[in-house]
Amino acid sequence: MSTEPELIAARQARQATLLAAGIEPFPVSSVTAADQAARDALTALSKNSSAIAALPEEAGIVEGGELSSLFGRLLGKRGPFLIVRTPAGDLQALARSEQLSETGQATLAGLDLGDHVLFRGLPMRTKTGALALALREVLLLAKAQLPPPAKWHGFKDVEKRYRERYVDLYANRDVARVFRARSLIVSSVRTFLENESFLEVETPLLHATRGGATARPFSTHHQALGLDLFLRIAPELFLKRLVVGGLERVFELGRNFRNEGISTRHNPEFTMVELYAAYLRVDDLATLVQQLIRAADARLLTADAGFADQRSFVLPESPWPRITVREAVRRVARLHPEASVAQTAELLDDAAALEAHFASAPQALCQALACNTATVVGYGQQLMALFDSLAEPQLPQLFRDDSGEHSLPVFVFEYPVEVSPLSRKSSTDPRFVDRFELFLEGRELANAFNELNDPDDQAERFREQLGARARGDAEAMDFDEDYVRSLRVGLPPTAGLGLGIDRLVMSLCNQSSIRDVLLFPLLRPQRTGDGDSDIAAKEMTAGAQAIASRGGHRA
RNA sequence: GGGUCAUUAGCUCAACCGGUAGAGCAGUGGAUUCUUAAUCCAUUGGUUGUAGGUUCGAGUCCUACAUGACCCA
Repeated sequence: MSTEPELIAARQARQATLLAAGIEPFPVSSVTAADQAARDALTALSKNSSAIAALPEEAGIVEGGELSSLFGRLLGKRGPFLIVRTPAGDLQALARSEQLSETGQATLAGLDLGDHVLFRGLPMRTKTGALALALREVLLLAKAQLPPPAKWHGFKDVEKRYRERYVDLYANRDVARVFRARSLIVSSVRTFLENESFLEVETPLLHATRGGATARPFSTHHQALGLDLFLRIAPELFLKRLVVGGLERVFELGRNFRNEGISTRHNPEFTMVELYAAYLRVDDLATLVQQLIRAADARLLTADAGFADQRSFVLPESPWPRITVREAVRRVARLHPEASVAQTAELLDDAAALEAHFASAPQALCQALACNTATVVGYGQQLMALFDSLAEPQLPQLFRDDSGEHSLPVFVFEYPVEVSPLSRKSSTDPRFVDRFELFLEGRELANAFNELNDPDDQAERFREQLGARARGDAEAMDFDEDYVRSLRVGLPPTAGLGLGIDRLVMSLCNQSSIRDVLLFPLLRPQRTGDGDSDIAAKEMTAGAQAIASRGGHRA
């Protein structure tokens, strides 16, 4: 009686017994508004020790008073006590069968761990001074045919937890806590941007061209139009069209899809907020995003201060440090044990010299930087290879708070034009663009730049992307003629920013894996071999099959 | 893409040098009824991820595959 089908059968049998006694195993809800209010009051009472002390013990209960309510999932039986899990915590009821109607007794006898129940009764104090509900009415709200996982050891298997979030969420309390936090953070981002006069918009997820970011897209197909489409990799080009049209401040908070490997920092679908503000500059967005993140964090900590514990970073009110890509590389490269790398620190301002240096010692350099000799061609790529490999991992060490115990967020400015096909070139040095990325704990959180609004320059950048595609860069953009046309209509000077919501939640909630901030991270479908699973696998959507079959081609 | 590790009952985990697969919880039957992982008695439950191989004998050794975790790219 312990295999899964046997566990289900035993509970189905008890269901039948209950039904024979006139008790529905899956009735329509009998929870009333009064029950909802009563449970809230009981929850509040459970946190008020002096009020609990004033409650009567069982013997002193005065019958006839208004009944309180407790409903949720039955998770434990201890002696005569029944433990019920609610979103706000666990509460207990004291069951005395002589206090229950015949139906109540039959219901109580037919309860299994995991069932959803509604208890009504009178608040009382136990001999150990704890709150309990002296049970007077018992209603079964819904039967659970499978038991909860082991109460003490819990539900730990990481893969099973992701596949069975419906168990994970109630069995592991901290899981639900993170997703409540995520909701607060998202809500705070919306509120903040609305207060800054941004308009929330929704643009297409189905794109005919690849653009707005450098990434490999997912492909899909529209039957009626006979049209091949891509799931969007970024909403950027649509949002800027809106700014052309006069919506001066817009943002979109939503899902983007990138056909890339899965890691603790990457999921093929992820959530990002992108915002565009006409007449602002990239420096303004640095200030704005600092305020936005601090507002989200404040909202989170107001609700649950525990998330501030054990953080390795702080989010100070004073302006967060700013550094350029070159300066960050210079600071770290000078100390590098490989002589050819250390030399690059002195050559960063001279494109020709850096390129010559890479050409003179390609093998030693690329080995030290763990980069690909074939793709790291030209000053911009070389500079970014140095930054990604040397400087980026050191940012949390380079910038510490006064105590030295916490890292600081860092804005990194002045990216090379080669890696920024949608950014406006710097007016003072056309090798660079007016752009920053925000790093927290070594993770890239946000990316912002002054938008390129010169249509001829944009057309030229798109042509360069086509060239990169021809050379085999699967992440290069398509030439978006309509977007160039929109720029000819006139995009006002505009700054735009993208902020990764998943990564923000990871940092603020101290979660090291992106899967722990996604309710349903992408996993390969399971093939267990039994009939039901085979059917499920056959019924998988074409999209899911495409994802599953693409596993072998991941970078 | 590469490396390391993991996969044993519904859950959490054992099983020494290759020698009859075990425990706690859950489940089932009973007792008890102010418990905090309730307790006590009895008891069911296994194709050890899959497929091969070595061996008298494989959870254990070998190969491939599947899924996942971590590290590297």
